[in-house]
Amino acid sequence: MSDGNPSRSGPTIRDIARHARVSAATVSRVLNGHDTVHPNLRDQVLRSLSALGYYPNGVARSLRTRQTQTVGVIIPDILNPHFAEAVRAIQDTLAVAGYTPLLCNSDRDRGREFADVAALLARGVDGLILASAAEHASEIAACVRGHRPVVLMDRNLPDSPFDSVSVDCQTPTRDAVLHLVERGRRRIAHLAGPQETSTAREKLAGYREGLEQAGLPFDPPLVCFGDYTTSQGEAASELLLDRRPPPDAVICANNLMSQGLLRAIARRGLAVPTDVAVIATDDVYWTVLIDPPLTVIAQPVYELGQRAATLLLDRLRGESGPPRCMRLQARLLIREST
Amino acid sequence: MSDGNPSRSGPTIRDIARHARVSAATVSRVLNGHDTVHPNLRDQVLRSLSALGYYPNGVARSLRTRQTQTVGVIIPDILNPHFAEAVRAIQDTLAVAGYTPLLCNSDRDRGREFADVAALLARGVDGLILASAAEHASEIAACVRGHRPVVLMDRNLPDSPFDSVSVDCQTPTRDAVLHLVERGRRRIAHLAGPQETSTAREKLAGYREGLEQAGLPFDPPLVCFGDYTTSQGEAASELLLDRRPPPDAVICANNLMSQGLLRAIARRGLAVPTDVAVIATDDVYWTVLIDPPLTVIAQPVYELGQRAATLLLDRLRGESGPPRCMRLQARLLIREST
DNA sequence: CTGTTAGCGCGTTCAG
DNA sequence: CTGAACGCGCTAACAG
Repeated sequence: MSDGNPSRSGPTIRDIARHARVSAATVSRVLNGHDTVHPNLRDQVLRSLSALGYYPNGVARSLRTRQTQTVGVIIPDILNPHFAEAVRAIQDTLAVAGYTPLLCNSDRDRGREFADVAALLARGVDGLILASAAEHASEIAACVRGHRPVVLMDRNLPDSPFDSVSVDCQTPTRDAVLHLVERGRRRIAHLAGPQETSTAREKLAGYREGLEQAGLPFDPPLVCFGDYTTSQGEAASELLLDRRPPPDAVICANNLMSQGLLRAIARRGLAVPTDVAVIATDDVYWTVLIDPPLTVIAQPVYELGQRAATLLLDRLRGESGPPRCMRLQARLLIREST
Repeated sequence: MSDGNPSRSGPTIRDIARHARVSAATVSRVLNGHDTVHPNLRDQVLRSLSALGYYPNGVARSLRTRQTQTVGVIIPDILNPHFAEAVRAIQDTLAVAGYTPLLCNSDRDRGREFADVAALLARGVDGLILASAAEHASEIAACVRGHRPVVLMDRNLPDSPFDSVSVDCQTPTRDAVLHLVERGRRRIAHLAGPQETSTAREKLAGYREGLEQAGLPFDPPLVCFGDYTTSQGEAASELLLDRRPPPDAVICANNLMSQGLLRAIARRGLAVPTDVAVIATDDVYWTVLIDPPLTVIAQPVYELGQRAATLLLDRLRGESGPPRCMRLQARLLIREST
């Protein structure tokens, strides 16, 4: 075996050089649009290039230039349409600059995330976009070697040395409570997310803020926590609906858990909004297929990914300066479930 | 600028060698668990490794070994939950073998797909998994240089020199027609997919097969084509529902178009299944949140991705032999929309 | 404007 | 069992 030839990669730059009777350096120059190569030679090289069907070896180039034109992206789960859309935005945005993402799912496991960061760095990614499971920026800083730029996406961590872009859901969640109160609801429940995540904390804060502004008491049993999955969302919903007296409205912290909530409601034969009003999160298409169409907290998810990618590209272009913390605005979209 | 130092990458293998007073070759050997290095030296090296916080440079290693431990994956669109799930399966399966996918969206554009294949190959991917937009395997063969193994996913191309895994939807689509007929439907429509895609062709074939077996005529106006997107699915559905007399059932070729279909039905105030029965494709969670829950053609999508990855890993492990063509089975899941 | 030289960091011969 | 030397393919110095 030994050096085997796991697929002979086609002609190298030296083959072209020989064929065109020039030096490898000259070929490299025309390849990179460098300097001003004599038109005659340039044409000759170009001809040899297509004659031999050359295409560059990105790995060798990366070793030399110390950049791979790849970006590590870690999200909890691509199956969550929220992240699927953000990822699509990242891909679209990076692509125009010639970068490609390397995608990892952490399933909200810090250990896996840090292991993935290490693996990504070893693969030589030029930067990182993280929808991190970490609670503190310091945990991330600790495992990012080599001064690679990092952008936090969909997370808002205090004292972070990294650029970040996140969505303000606190305000619309507060508005959601106020809206519900206006509709005559008094026992408003919150199907909350995992509190290690900043987005989940902000929604809970918005919920409490709304109650306070409405002069309603904060009733702990009316808050149940899920881990942002459908199944746990359903389980937590059961708990909520078991309260006596039962809630007359539920505000849900993410789109997967909304699915579980609706399932639990349907199983009990409860009517929306008559028995219980529902406010979901993320303006996913199916929320409008449901009867009644769901009132939702709509987040600009595509823009979230787009901004994250842009922030990172700026750093990759060498931009320096203090970390930038960008906030996008979610808004309450009132439909018929309230 | 020039050679700048886009992040000094930390210690190299030679730094470790110096620190441990051995040669780089020896360090390389312990790193790769090679041969039998003298225990004393080995320990010494190990100590230096952690003392200096060494981690290997994957790019350099790749240049040397000619493998990057990456796999190119091209799908139409990650926003389609069908592909999101397949991708998740691919990631999970590749990860245990130390491979990472490089993901591209083609949006069903052959030109983009082929450009992406070239870019992926230039980046040195060890293999490719394609949910290709190509109609013939030869188009793909033409743009895959360097004998890299390719697996076709969710596509069934005749005379293909590549391994492939796809789902038989023809049988369950035929069954769907039969089921509908049994329920008393006679004007059964098909919201079909783009016929350049094998999956769409198979579903149409199943539809016609069912009609034939039921002794029903094939009525061309009862077939409308969409491009697998929600919006075109809605537009094509409008056409279908405008037929006179109108269809009393619709079989839809993918999950995104199902969304459009339901939207069109709702807009006209039609009742499901009373006015029109509906059979969707893919057992996505929301199909069960709808009232009534949707009868669907359920595909083993996770397994689809898993098999594709496994097929590729086998080739990467050096397995030779003729192309393997694997078929998975979809099944009709009868719920209440029929 | 062009060719020569010298590595990037690593794995693997080949001597010893 | 170990070290010296070489080269993967490419780019960037430096001369000419």
